[in-house]
Amino acid sequence: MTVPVTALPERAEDMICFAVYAASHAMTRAYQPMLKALGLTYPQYLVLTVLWNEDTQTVGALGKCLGMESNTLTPLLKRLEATGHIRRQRGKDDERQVFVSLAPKGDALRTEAPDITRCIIEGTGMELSELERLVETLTQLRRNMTPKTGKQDRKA
Amino acid sequence: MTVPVTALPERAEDMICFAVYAASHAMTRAYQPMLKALGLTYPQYLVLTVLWNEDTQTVGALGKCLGMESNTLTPLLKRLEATGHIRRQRGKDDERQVFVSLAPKGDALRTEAPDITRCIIEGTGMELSELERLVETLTQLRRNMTPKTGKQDRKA
DNA sequence: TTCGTTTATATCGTGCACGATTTATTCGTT
DNA sequence: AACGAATAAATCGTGCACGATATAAACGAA
Repeated sequence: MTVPVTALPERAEDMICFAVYAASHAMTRAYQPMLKALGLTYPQYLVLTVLWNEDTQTVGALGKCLGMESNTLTPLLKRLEATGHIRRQRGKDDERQVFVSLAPKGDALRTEAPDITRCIIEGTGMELSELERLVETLTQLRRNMTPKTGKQDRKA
Repeated sequence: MTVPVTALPERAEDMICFAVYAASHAMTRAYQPMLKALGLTYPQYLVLTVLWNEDTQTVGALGKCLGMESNTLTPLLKRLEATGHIRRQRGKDDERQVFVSLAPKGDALRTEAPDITRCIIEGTGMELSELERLVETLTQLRRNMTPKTGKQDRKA
């Protein structure tokens, strides 16, 4: 009984999926009120966050960073473009790629980020050190669970 | 530089949202191949997991456990009913509630769970003790971030 | 009883996720 | 130059999430 939660499967091993799933949604919900005031969804905010860190990236690079693919990103980015937060333009060098960069409106929101972040940190009710540890563990988890696809998948 | 990840915001505090979000999706993807073989989606599997632990619950009870509401659960449960995994029936005592219970087909899948779980545990590449710690931290996180809504929200 | 309020699901519209496929461009050989 | 393979986005269909609203049953007082 190391994990006393209301009505979940008895075995702790069964619950890692639960725990991550529920925590993720709780997180999203916590962000929502603040993001709504900015006219952003949570995934849209994540995209902007990446761009604030490094502007002008291809759709593919964004996707790798966020763990999304073009089928998710393309419509999302079109909405962000429609609301004037970002710009999208085909590469001149390579016409296949599309470069995403911050429009003034998207760049301006950068100043809101610290407040939002602070608010979330407070909401977690946890020590910074514990949060850092959590982030590290989750990052490791993600890395381990991501198939890599590095060389040849398996197709022989 | 406590958290050396590819191209994410520099400050660790900015990344808790990222980490949870990405880990959650990585988790879902890890489950997918196995669940697909059973003809289930990840949220559907979660619902069954809850029912395996305690059969015959109302939609509301399921929702509280999973952090979902009827607008998400109702269609999902209808699909699970259509595929013969569960049964739904209005309460006789209180006609407003709907009781969800395992149909034979849904109950039978119970035997698959341990293998799936084991597979996921292995996929995490982490020690059981570390996983347990992670689950505890995430559960606490979820609890802290969930508004409670216990008594009077705040309405004047 | 009757009516207003609360409660339990259900419905609707929008926006992610994601597998599968498509389109268009680039690259590698010949 | 010509063509098949590889690559980058985009498109399509299905299934979650979730705010807002609707429907209907149960409850409580007058």
